[in-house]
Amino acid sequence: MESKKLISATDTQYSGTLLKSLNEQRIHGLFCDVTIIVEDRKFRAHRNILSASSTYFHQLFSVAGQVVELSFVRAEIFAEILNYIYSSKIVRIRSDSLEELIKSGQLLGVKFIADLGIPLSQVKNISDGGKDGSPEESPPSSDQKDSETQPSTNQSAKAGLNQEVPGVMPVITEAFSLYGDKLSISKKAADSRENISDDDDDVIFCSELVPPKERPSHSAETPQQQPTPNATIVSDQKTNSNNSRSPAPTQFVPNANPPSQPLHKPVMSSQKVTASVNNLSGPNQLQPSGESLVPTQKLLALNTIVLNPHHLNPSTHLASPIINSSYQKQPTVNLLVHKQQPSNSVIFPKSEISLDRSCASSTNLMMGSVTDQTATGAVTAFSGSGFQKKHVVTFRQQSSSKPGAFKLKVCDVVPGGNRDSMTGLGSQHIMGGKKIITLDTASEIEGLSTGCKVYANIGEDTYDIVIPVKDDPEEGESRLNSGFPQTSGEGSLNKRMKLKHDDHYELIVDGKVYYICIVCKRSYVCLTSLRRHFNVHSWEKKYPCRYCDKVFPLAEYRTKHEIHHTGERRYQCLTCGKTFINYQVMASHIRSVHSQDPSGDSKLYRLHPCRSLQIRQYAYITDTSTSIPIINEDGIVYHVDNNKNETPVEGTAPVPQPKQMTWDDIFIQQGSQTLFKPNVSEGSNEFEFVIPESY
DNA sequence: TCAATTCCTGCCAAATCGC
DNA sequence: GCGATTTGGCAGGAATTGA
Repeated sequence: MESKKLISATDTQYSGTLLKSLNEQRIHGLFCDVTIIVEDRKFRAHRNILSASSTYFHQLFSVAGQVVELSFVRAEIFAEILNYIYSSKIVRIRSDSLEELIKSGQLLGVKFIADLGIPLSQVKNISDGGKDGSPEESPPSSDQKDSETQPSTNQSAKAGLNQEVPGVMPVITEAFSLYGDKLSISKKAADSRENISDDDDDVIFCSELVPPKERPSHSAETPQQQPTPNATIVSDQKTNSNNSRSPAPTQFVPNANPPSQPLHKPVMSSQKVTASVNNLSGPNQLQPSGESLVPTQKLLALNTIVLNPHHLNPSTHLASPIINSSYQKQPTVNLLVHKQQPSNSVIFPKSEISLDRSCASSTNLMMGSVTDQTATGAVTAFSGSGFQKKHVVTFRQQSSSKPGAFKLKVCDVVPGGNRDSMTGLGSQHIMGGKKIITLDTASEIEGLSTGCKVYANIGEDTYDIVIPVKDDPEEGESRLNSGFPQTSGEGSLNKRMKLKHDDHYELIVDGKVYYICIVCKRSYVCLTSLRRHFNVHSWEKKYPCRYCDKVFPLAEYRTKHEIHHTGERRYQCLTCGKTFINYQVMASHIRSVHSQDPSGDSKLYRLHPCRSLQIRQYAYITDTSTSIPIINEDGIVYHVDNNKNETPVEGTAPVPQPKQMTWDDIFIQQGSQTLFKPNVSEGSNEFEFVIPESY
């Protein structure tokens, strides 16, 4: 009987090829299912890749939607990290950015980058090519280069084990191979960073795959890993550990929940702010107690977004993202923090402070229950004339040593840590398919959201909250987010996200309806204003500038920004004939030069029609489309689509509907003379708008 | 301190949608 | 065709930024 052989084959190039293919897909925006917004840059990527490479993203994507905004990392640094994730390489990063890169890697839970601190000293030894002999002077052999660009081959790592010839040869350890290179801030270097898919051998760091069981536990034991003043981020992770950089014992233990102790969980609290850019570059960023300041109003709504019981790990006070589009619509989880923490807890002091920052004004004006005594901003309550408009509370935490300060009393309304008991706080009844709850204390209107109507002024400190019950399909779904008993599964959550009224709740005061954004608690008289505003959180629509890579959440912002590119001056002072780029400049001119009020009855200015832009085209990009505008060398605006390589965005033939926009459309030709021309004389990249005489 | 810039929101008209 | 809805421009106040 003839024996049959079993044949096995291993494609040793597969992993590298796969990674390269994924990177190419990312570069072209193919199949990208998540958008990460960092500063004003937008990065498209694949959730699977990010979650596999980053414990932070792994946790984050379990709850986040399609758009995530990171506030604790600079765009430039994140681009490097993203490039590493998709290429296994860090290419020509400036040495003075390395520390920030490492810290960002720690925050994002990208182990290789986070652990770069280990060989950093070695890198520094070889970084000065002039002194120590950089690869420019002693370039690695082609074999070495090959080994670096083939991270999937362990041979090079084995061959390079224990090779340490700082300054002359690359440092190759079991986990890393390192090269130093002279800093050359050239366009080539910048380009190489932008396009790391080119194996141009400018690699200074190159990882080697090390089987986990063989991976040395250097990250915990290497002396270089001792805590540093600005590496206290992990100290919160294990407060009982002397070594703040030591990974949690369970970190490498196989678990049903793989990143059971990720470096950085997406815990939404103000702690995230401590990992912001400023803090990344300075010492003592993250205090063990989680003390932090929230410096900008852009971070207003942070805490209302991500807190999740699943993430309530008191030991993880780490950077948190601004999550848009989906998960942020769960402000109720804030209350779960209070529920699960002792009232005098010092573990989550800032979760409450964040709450204050984001909603102190609205909560105050609604409930008058804010106990914050140190908020310095003007928090105005209702007035007879209407609703307060200033939502930003300039909140200064004067005494960071008082973790219990600025608490809202929202926890008071959930006795016994059971949200169900909420209904027992006041009378309730069901009528007309709606449940009405009357509260007689400061309550968690904070936790209310869609479909809920809050009737204030029922009585002193008494409020009626109308909650739609299940009979109302739409509002019943909305109720899932209301902070009241719910049994929503993930499916229903996703369904809820599609709901129309999932972005606000309504506050009725004296019969007048105010629409409250569920994320930041801003109030609006007009629902359309709230809808427009909400895109700031959801980024459901994106408005990319056609001249640069900036993206805006509002069409108007984009338009105003683009006008700065074109330089067109549409506002003209009728007194002196001067033209201005926007209303503010024009009004300022009229006030200061002519001592008149432009908002008065007399018309003091003229607004010319926009010539340089095709405005009002509803040219936004939704998440469902992966369209990314690209202006090619011919000046044609393209967008990359999932199903097509490149398609003219504004409709070249054969699609006649949208109009193709080219630079010729922007730089209107009149004869052979352009109306716009580069403003070279001023050294800017803007353009001078030349108004034709006939205009 | 002040000018420039950016953000914000009520209002409204145009565009689009749905019946 | 018409009303409802969506979209985005405009005004003008306010906040922020930078010199």
